Amino acid sequence: MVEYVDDRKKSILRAIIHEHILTAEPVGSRTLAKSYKLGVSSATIRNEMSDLEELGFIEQPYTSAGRVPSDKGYRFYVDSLINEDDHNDNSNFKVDFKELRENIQFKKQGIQNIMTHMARMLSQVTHYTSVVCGPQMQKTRIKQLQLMQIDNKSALFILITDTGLVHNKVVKLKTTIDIKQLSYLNEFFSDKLRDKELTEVNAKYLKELEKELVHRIDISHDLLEIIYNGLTLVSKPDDFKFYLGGTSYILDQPEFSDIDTVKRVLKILDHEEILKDLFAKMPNKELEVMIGHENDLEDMHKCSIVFATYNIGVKASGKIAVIGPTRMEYPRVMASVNTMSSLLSKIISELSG
Amino acid sequence: MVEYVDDRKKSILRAIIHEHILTAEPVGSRTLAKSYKLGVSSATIRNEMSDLEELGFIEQPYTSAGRVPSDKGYRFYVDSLINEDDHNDNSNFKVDFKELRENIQFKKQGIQNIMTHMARMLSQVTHYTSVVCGPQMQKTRIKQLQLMQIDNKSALFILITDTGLVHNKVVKLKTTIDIKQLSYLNEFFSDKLRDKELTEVNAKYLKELEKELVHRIDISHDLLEIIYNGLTLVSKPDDFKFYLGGTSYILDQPEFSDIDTVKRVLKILDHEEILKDLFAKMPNKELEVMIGHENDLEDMHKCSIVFATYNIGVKASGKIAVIGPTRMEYPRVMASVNTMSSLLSKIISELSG
DNA sequence: TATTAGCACTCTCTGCTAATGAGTGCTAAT
DNA sequence: ATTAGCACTCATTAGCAGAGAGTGCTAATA
Repeated sequence: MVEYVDDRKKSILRAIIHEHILTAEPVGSRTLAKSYKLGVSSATIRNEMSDLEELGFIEQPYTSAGRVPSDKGYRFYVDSLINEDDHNDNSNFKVDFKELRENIQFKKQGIQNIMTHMARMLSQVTHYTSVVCGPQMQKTRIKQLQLMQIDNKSALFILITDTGLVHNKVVKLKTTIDIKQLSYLNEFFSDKLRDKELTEVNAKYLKELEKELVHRIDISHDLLEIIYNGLTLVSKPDDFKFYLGGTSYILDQPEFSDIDTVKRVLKILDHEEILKDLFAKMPNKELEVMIGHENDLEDMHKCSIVFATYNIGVKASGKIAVIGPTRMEYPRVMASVNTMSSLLSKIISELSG
Repeated sequence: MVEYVDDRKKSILRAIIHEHILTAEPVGSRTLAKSYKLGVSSATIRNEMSDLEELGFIEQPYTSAGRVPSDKGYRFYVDSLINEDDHNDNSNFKVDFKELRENIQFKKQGIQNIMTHMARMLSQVTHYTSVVCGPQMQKTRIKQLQLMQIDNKSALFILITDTGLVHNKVVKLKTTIDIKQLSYLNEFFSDKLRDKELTEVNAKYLKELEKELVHRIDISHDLLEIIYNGLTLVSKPDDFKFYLGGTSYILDQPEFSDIDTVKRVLKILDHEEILKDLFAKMPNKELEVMIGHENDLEDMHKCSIVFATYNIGVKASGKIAVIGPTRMEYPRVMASVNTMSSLLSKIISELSG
């Protein structure tokens, strides 16, 4: 029984993985002996490979084929074999990095546009499909809240949170409203709601406000409902939007040359509910990799997901992810995702002031 | 030389198309004779098919295979053979129609969310990939324009157009600003810009405004730039956003079982620039079909596009489209696209008041 | 004792051939 | 004008042989 993974085994495993990432084919002992400077013969490699198979790091698609890294093998690679080697791969993408930054910051406005753009860039850089997940508010406070008159039966409801994000909604009122009423309401709400946490402003609290208002002004119920809806819309914990990029990159991967496998993955990307589940289960770590079977979705067992959490201060956070085959260029992708995530953090934070 | 398409030829062509839509296979004379009540033998059908081929309505993939409708055949079908038969197919989708409407109107806010939802519904209803294209402003006027203070170095710039759409952007100022200045500016801009067409407010006009302002207040240049950016962002004629739905539906189509064909189409959907070109070339008709080679994109020659134009009053318009194989269920899809487009018109118009 | 060369064995993949069958076009009969 | 019958075409499929890549085992070697 083999237990300890010595340096030679590590080198061989690393070589197998690199070769497999390159070719997408099972890799044999002869190829390794020829292409990698391992200093031993193919026979020795064969023996080592046999051990690595016993350890569960590699497997044979069928008797007497080459070996393919298993999920466990990739896991070991990501955890223990990466740091030592290439971190230099991301040099080539730092080039358009500055441009990207300017691009996003100046041309685009609004969080949706930034997210869309981000997803596109991430997939362009990694050549894999990417998913960017809109920020999820926690402990966000109301910074400002205002009603602005549009005409005498409608107003614009504006909500600014302390993360700097702005939400607005046009409000149709059943009764007419004049400027005096409006400015009264504005003062009233500003006074009552400013600096409150979004979650504090629940139905119950608004009921109370309504009681206070009801003798003074008659359109209160209408309005309070709007405000309530606005608030829940912003703070809803499980309501985040997804922005996809480079969906078609999956099709470039030879392991997804089977139309049915691709279909299953794309169906998942088409369904936000499923993505939501998937993202909900991810830990809030800065950078993390889910390899093959480590995610719960049957249809994604041939995929790995590299994801990172971005933050807007401590108030809100979201995730960005890259989805590719388990045979993924982990070092490069991890570097990219990491960089992009902190870039996104910065951009949004700056946007929020 | 055959020239006139008599009723029997029409019936046979229709039968061929229906059968082919059903099976995705070349259809032979025997099948037609058996499954459709044409009242003639397979030999006769063979002769007629020979004529239809000569007319260019159907073609043989190879000698002595069944016939497949050509683009020209589908075109003839869509133009002349549809009205007569099934318009009843859309009965099954009127069910979730009401629900859909409520869904969109009440739960969702903001034009982006409506569009996203719309695309999803459209693909769900048709079982094809759908593209919804954000509204494009024409002759839109400024209804209201306001700066709202956030803190002493930033303000929220709000622009409401007469289509009722609201745009906002957080503005960072280099110098501090107080309430007096702000309200002065608000009045100034409201006065100058209200009811102007977006396109009127160009760089030149703003230069003039700047001159007027410059003796009175010192932050003018900063602000004017912001305003200018905000305006161009809204009015830019070729800047519309796309919302995709049901991307994976393409993979359900047997003619896209070849991974390479699919890849080409998905690549197009991944690239907004290309979609933009495609949509720009569509006529502004209420409902229109582009069959196979009728679109300019080489890689989409196996696809048909059913699209409709929705309107927000006369001020703005946009398009929604369904993309599927040329072997598409035209009657059903056309009905769906049509309905959805007018629904969208209504929803947005109501939203705009 | 660890490594290596050599060899038999396994299993996929490729290319070939023959058989199958759906569908046509033509001809002759109705 | 329509139809039955028949010969012909051509994609598709199954079956089979040979090649090639890779392994595991054994015996020789340092």
